[in-house]
Amino acid sequence: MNSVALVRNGRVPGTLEKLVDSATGDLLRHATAVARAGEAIYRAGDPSEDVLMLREGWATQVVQLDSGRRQILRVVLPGDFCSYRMVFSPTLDFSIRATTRARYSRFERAGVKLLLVTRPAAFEAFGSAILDEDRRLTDLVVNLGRRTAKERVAYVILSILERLNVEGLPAAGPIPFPIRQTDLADMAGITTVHTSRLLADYRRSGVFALSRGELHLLDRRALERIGRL
Amino acid sequence: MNSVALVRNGRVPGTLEKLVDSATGDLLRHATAVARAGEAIYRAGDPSEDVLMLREGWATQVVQLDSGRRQILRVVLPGDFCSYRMVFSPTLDFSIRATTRARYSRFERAGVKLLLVTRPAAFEAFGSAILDEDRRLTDLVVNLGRRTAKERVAYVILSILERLNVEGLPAAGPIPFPIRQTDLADMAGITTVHTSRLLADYRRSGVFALSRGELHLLDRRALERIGRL
DNA sequence: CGTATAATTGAGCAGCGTCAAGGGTTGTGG
DNA sequence: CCACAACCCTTGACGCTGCTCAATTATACG
Repeated sequence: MNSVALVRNGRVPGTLEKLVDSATGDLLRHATAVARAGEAIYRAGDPSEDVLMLREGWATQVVQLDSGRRQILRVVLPGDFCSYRMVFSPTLDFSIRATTRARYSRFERAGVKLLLVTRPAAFEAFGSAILDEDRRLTDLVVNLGRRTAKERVAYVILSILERLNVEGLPAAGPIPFPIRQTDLADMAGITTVHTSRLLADYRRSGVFALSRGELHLLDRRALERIGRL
Repeated sequence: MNSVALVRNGRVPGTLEKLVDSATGDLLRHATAVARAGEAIYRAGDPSEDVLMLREGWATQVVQLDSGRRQILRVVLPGDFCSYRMVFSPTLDFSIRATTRARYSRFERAGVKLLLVTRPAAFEAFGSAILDEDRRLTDLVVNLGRRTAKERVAYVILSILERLNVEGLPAAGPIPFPIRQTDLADMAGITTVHTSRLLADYRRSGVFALSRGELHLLDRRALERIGRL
């Protein structure tokens, strides 16, 4: 992991998590909870007293339209706040849904704010996290607005890989990737049917293979050529 | 303008601008400049010592892909920072392009940061502006990912109208709206050709008419039915 | 082991892109 | 003030990308 990638990713892995942990009990009251796969950790519109941080498992930020259409905004990984916006606002207009079984912490909002104001390192780490969340959101806008379905799927895979990279990955072999085709479709803004076809294409052409919660990365170069903005 | 709309819009009109102005000369060194219609106020990737605030005219945040495709992220209106991110980061990955002739101020970054830290009102106004910029970005993601071209165009018009509302609009008659069809297309993620057809439809069906820099709003109810998320 | 959920595959079609040509509008310089 | 260029908008023809509907087979879960 080189420093350019770190800057681009905008956050030093686990920093914010460690800073928060070092303050628990002291500045910060907290509790932990568990959600089963598919359960909502937070529901759009509900006011929450607490700021949530994912500890184990994967989750997604998902917008549900009344027409039944869904759009996933972001994958939430261990060490992430469910959204940094939770620090400033008690309600969000998207839900947080556990993809796998997920363990998460609840911190009281006032304590988190205090931490940010009193510890410069926490403030910095938080600022980076905001900029990262935001940059990824603008990239997603471009991806959805101006690219083909094939490119969009490649981009979505890459953007998750990038974030996993920061955390550290097995050097070779299958990568744990508990994302269903339905989820991929809702990230890339296409239907599950079309997603299935595209994944079959990628498998046949030897770029990557996704199955049973594992990603087999066969030709990263090709994937980046297609997916990179 | 009711308070719900204000909360939803996330910013009190002009607040940040007034706060910044009240500090100029005192805390804050600044200069002003002018860009002609079509000129770049800021170019993606260029480091900028200053934080830019639009004073007169309209501008856009635009991402340019090497393939020639463009995606507009947001319309910048008088009183807006070109992007709040400029306060934290000297470079942006999108450009700011003047849509009309535009006047803007350059504030030194350190001064703006100091203002935010020392004046709670400025901090609050800035926080609201961030949340607003961010919420609109997630709405744009949903709009681009999960809606038809017709809906997308309606949404784009509405989202601009909403922000103009906050500033105050003529009660009736044409609304100044200096957005070309090319720009609309680049916001809605469609081609200019298709945009032209859709606008013709909207004109014929009496929803709204856009021409020569003016928006004639004929049936706002209908527009909201189509465009609202 | 049964049931709900997810993935696959085919057929048909529509929404939107591409290409192309013509007409308006705006701005600039002589 | 006019002429020209550059840009923007409009409209038609055509075809591809990606959606819908539907039926079947895997996979996960209690």
